Amino acid sequence: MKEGPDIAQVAACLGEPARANMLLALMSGMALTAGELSREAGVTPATASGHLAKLEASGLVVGEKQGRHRFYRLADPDVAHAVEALVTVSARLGHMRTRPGPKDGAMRRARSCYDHLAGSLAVDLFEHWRTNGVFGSLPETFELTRRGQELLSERGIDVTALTKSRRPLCRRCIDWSERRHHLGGGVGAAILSLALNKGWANRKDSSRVVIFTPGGEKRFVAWYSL
Amino acid sequence: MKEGPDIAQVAACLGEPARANMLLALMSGMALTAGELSREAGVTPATASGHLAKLEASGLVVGEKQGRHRFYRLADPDVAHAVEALVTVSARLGHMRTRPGPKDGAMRRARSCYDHLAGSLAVDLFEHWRTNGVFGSLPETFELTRRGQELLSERGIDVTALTKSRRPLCRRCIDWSERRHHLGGGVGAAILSLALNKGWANRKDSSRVVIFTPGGEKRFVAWYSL
DNA sequence: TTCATAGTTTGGTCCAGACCTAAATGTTTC
DNA sequence: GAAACATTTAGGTCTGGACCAAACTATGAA
Repeated sequence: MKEGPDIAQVAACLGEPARANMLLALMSGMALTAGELSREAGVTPATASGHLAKLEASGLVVGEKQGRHRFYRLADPDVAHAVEALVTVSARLGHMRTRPGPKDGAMRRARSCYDHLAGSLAVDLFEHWRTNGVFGSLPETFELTRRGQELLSERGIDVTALTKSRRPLCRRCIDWSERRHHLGGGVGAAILSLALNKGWANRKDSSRVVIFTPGGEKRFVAWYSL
Repeated sequence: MKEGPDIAQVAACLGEPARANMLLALMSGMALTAGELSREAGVTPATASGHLAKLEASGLVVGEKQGRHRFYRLADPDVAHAVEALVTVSARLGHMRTRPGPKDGAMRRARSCYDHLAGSLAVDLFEHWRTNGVFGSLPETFELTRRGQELLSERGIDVTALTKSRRPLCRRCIDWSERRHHLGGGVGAAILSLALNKGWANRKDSSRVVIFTPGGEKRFVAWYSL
C-alpha cells in the first residue's frame, strides 16, 4: 500500500514490557541465556521462550545454542542504535522508572553501549583522538588513518586482526547522556575489552554501568592520551 | 522495578500500523491535519483521533489548533531520529510495506512528497546543489546562500516571493526509497510546479507517481545542473 | 440564521496476543 | 542407565485495545 519499510512490525516487538526489558538487558552487549532473560523480564520461562522466538523471527536478536543453554544477543549494532534512540526519547519525556540516584552519576561517566564504551569518558576519548588525526573523515562508519593504526598498535590493539572482520572498524555512535559522539565498531569494542582485561574497570553485573577504579581511570586516560 | 526509561511505552505507540503510518507521514517535517493523517493511516477520523490523542499524550507529536483544523507534527528531532533508527532496522530486515510492482520503478524515480519532488531524481538534484554550495549549513530547515539565490532566480524561480511566505524556504526531507535527503520547503514546491508547468512531467492521477517524459527528464537535469 | 465541514466523544464489538500450567524434548551430571 | 536442569511446545483463559457508527462540539461559509 504505502512505500517504505514496515516499522510497525519492529516497533511492536519492542513495545511489549517483557520484550523491552529483555532487550534492555541485552544492551550491555553480553549474551544472556533464555532463563536469565525470563527472570529479567519477570515472566515464566515458557512465556519468555515465546517472546524470544518472536524477537528472533523479527531479526532483533540472534540465539545460539550451547549445551543445554541457549544464549541470546542483539542481532547487530543497528538494533542497539534503535534501542538507544528510543531510550533517548522516553528519557526526555520523563518516562523514567527510576529517579536519578547515586548510580546515575556513574552511568553518565562510563557505561557499555552494546559492546563498546559510552559516557563522558568515552566521549572525551573520541574527541581527543578525532582532533589528533586518528580518524579520516567521519561518516557513519569510517577508517583509521595510518597514524591511527600505528597509535593503536603501539597501545596493544591488534588492528590487522580487526580489519579481517566484516564489522566496520570504527563507527560513530551517539551518546545519549552527552549528546555527542563516542567510538563504536570493532575498535570501540576492543578498547572496552582492553580496559576490562587490564583490570582498570569492571562491569557492574546485570547493568550497563562500567566502574573504573580510581587508579584505573587515570591509567586509562594516560593510555589513550597522545 | 528495573532501572532505565520505559521504552516499552513509547515503542508500543509506534508499534501499531495506523500510528506508525501517521508518524512516517509526519517525517517529512510538515504539519498535517487530523483528517489527512486519518487518510494516510487508512482508518476513520474517529479512530485516528484516538490514536493522535495517544501519540500526543506520549509526547511523540504535538497538536496545534488552527481554525477548525488541528495540525499535528513530530514533537522534536529526537522522535524523528528514533523513527529513522527503526526504519533502518526494519529496512535491513526486508520488512517492506510495498510489494514490488511495475509502478514501483517509476515511483522510485520520481514522485510527489506532498507538494515537492521525491525519488532518486530529487535526491540527485539535492546532492548536486548541496555539493555546489547552493545551501549553507543543513539543519532541519535552512536558507539559500547568495549564490543559491542567484542560481534559482536565473532558473526562473521567484525567490523573493517565496521569502515573503511564512513557510521555510528550504527543508530537508527524508526520501524513503533512497534513504537520503531531498529538498522540500518553498523552493522544493516551486521546483515541482515548475517541472509540471513546463510540461516536463505529469502527475499520474490519484497516485503520487510523477512521470517525466523522456525529453522532459533530460531538460530537467540540464535545468538544475550547474 | 442555517448548512457544511473538521474533529472529538461515547458505546459496544471483536480479535490478537500475553500469560499461565502441564507435558514434551534435549543435555549434562552422577 | 536415572535424575536434574534448561528450554520449547501445546492447550486454554482472559484482557487490552483497535475499530466503527453515531451523536456531539466547534468553526467557517452561505
